[in-house]
Amino acid sequence: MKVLTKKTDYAIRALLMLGSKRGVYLSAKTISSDQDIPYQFLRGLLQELIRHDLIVSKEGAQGGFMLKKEPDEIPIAQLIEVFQGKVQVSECMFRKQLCANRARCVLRHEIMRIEQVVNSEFDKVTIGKLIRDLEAANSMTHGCGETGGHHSAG
Amino acid sequence: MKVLTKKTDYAIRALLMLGSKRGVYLSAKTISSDQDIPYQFLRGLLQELIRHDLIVSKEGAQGGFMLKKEPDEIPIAQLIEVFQGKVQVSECMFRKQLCANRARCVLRHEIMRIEQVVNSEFDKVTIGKLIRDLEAANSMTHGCGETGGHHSAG
DNA sequence: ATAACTGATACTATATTGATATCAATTAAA
DNA sequence: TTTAATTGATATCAATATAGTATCAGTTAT
Repeated sequence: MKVLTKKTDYAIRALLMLGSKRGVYLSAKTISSDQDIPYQFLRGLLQELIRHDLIVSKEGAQGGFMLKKEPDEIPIAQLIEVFQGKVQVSECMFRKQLCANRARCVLRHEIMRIEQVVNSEFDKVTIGKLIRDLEAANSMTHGCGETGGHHSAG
Repeated sequence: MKVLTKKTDYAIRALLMLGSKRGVYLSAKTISSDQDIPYQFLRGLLQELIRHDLIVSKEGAQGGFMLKKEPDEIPIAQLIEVFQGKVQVSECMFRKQLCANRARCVLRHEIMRIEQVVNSEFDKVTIGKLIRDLEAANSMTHGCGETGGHHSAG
């Protein structure tokens, strides 16, 4: 079960970059090469972010994209919602034919509780928070990979 | 974002039924009609449950399926793992090229934390727990739908 | 013998995901 | 004013996942 699709993941990384360079337009090309995101794929997803009022763009040479909202006002939950739809149980099946089946009902109850837990967790993590984490990690010599298991580049 | 696929959902309901009728074999036909699950689809998924040691079967007339494990030893998390794969972030991308990109790294950290939260929640909910919830709901006159918003059979 | 079953597998349709390609319009700068 | 760098908007594509159907062989209670 994949929590984040490539699209959501790419979007987060693009927003992280835009959030780190406020006040200037970053081009899709720059973001693409810096973050290793397929160029046209990135462009499509940036358009979606514009439509959802998260970023703005400037056309023409020296154009690009800029955050429209404060990084702290962009929770991961919202990005998941934009690119993968709201977190929900099983395609509304529990919402549709509710009491038809009692088993479906108790399951629904439990799952909706979990749904809330998940959503609240994803709400807590904003682009702003990630940027601060990022800065904290960068100010350390070995800020990466010390979270559980060790690994050696491969 | 769909948390449970049809397959997982059907599996849970089938196991709920098997867990409520211990010691007897229930046929795929019975489960299918009772739970309104497409017959052949159900049969396929029951085979998967056998392969994962959750149920046993008996062939021939009066044959069918029976739980192999205690209902309390079957958490929803396991069923999600069987039918949808382990809950994970973004197809191992954070695990693969770990330190290549610092942004990927902090994101990974946050997401793995959420991953754990989600998994622990799904671990808490077992078939056994659902069956008890089910019985509690059945002993009430209006055991369903009182969880947040009201609805009237639509 | 037969009907009610499971085991195993092949197949189909549709949706989703991940990605590429193309062309028009806009803009900064040579 | 031309040109290169850029976004806007689509169209298309391949791979994979999801959901479901069909078939045939083997097993067993009656």
